[in-house]
Amino acid sequence: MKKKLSIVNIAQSLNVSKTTVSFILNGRAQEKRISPELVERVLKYVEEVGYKPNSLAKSLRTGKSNIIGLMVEDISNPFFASIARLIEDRAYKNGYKIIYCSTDNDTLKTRELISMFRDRHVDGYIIAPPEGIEDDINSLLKDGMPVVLFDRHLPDVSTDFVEIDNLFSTYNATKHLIQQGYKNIAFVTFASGQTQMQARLQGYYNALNESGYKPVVQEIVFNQNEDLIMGPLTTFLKKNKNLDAVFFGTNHVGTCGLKVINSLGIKVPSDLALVSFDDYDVFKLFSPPVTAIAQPIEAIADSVITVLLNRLNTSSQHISSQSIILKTDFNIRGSSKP
Amino acid sequence: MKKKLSIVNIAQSLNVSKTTVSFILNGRAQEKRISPELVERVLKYVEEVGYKPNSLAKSLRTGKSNIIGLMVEDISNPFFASIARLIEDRAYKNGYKIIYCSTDNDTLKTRELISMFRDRHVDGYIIAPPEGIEDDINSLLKDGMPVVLFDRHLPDVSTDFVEIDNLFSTYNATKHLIQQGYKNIAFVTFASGQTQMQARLQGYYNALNESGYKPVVQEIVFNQNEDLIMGPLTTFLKKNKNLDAVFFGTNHVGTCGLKVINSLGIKVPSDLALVSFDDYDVFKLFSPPVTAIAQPIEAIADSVITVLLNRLNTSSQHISSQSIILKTDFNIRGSSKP
DNA sequence: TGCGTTTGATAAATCGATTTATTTGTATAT
DNA sequence: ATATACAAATAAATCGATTTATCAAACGCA
Repeated sequence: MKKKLSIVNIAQSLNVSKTTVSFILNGRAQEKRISPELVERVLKYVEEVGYKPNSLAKSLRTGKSNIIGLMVEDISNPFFASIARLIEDRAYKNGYKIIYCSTDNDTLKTRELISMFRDRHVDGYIIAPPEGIEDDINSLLKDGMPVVLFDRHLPDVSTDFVEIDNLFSTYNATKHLIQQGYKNIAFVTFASGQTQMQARLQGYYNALNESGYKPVVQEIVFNQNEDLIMGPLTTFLKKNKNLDAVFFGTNHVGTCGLKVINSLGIKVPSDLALVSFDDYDVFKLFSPPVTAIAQPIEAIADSVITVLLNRLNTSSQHISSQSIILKTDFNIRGSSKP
Repeated sequence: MKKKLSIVNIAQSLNVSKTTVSFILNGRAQEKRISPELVERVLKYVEEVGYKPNSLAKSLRTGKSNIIGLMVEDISNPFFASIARLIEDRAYKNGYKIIYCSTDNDTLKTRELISMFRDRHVDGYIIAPPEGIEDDINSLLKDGMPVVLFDRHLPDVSTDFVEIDNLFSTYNATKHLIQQGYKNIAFVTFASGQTQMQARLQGYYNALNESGYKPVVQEIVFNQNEDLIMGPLTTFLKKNKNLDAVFFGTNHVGTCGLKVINSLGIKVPSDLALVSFDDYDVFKLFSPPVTAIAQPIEAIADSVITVLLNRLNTSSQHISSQSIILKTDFNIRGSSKP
């Protein structure tokens, strides 16, 4: 177990001071008027022995960690996993590492995680925030930390965020169902005050109101455990036999819904038409045909990391926060009027 | 932007030395014979002002970071995402954070990432290793770093690993197809020398050899880009019209395969029976019925983190490396003999 | 009384870098 | 000839903790 070499070792081997070595390695040789020959000599030796500065010591001194904290709802959810993956790539390319974690939409857990990240001196935060976390995030902002929210935002927090046009997406999709002739359209969603869920619900309401149909909304309590989602869903579908279409508000509800529908032997779309938020790969291919609203995953990830890197690189404390709203795609499948 | 308070501030406020504070906070008060009253006073104040030690400084001094580096093949692959999620939970519960990244099975990228992790002074490594990374991992081990491999192992690296019984799994599944009366069974896999892929292939060969049928193997070059997988697959299926069953060696190949089969209008299982490694949620529910080998995700994650935590907590340098081999489940669906 | 031992706490060294302040020698200007 | 500026490099301070070595007071015992 060889001991790693430090800047002192390098300095001694070359008979120069560590200050000089540090300046050279940080590209401040010009500015500090260090002779080109010495620069050459130091760089050559460093390369030769493969010396790498201890980043902990560096971070301790400079206060920067080159780490971005990424908090998603659940990393095993394909939507968040894909976004995390894309963000990861871009971050690495820009010299940043990612520490990630899943919040489970749990305020307390999220609070602990934020404190953990803070403790770890991450340089910036990317968060899909649960409700109730406003104060913690505002406190981050007050301390000058860059924070970018995505998937949803917090009305009481003034910082950058990236979202999709939720209201229009569901409005548009519901409108489409109505045009197809469906009349009893239910909306199944998580019971949540999160902005994106509220907007989706509102879009559905708006569309139904315009046509005078009666809205039927079923709210499910968010839970990782799928059984606790499928139970209420089964009850709901059994009770409301008159439905001819169901709109699932999130991919998690959507997949659980599909399972329930399958187990109840309901035929899609002849018995019931389906629309789901988020497009799964498999939706594209197999029966039952699920019409889906596809989020522009690459664009979301790209916007998020771009905004954050911007904040990190320029000391743009003064720039007011920006909101980015992206468009979704509407993928229609199995559209046979009942 | 208030400045965080340090141990010096605490010490000054209380009129004691920072040494004392440090000892108390690290639970060495007894050992260092610090009076209970003082311990009480310090702890109370620390709690009151919410002081938290700077973990960077701590790491710099102690050499431990309480971070585990997790390297999967691709975090957006549901199999790896789920495992990462479970490992994350267990790690957090034990006071460890996770830094993760995707290797893409790319040796060079992995090498860079390992060096990045090392640079970051992670305490332990969990890796689904690509081929060609043996030297780098051996170098880690030589430096006394705990490394746990999973999903596959490296024959030339002597360290802990967690795997499933790949050979038996494919042998068993192939055997099942044969018993169902299928005779022309193809095996589609990634071109890879990785242990798990070789074992899966071998299991298939063994089963076919026993029954005297001719093996048909199609190797695809690993790639993130699905089009580059679907292309060759399409060609393959078009050429081999006589097949009555196809065995997909990984979930990635499996989902791509399903797409191809769908686009070619092949009926499952009447035209072609399918078996895939890894069980997707959706497989359980919808046509076409895909028989699948389900990996015990929880058990894998649990074993991995348990083994690693063990190494981290006990200075068990002397304990020889252990190999954990887990069983899979075989989920049969749509089994109608042709 | 005087010497060794235990108690309870602290001063100083250390981890490995960055950054600020200082030094030394040389060239230019007055 | 002396002050001034500049070039080139370095010594020392710093980041915030842990750990080692040290110290002062009290205690025990001959």
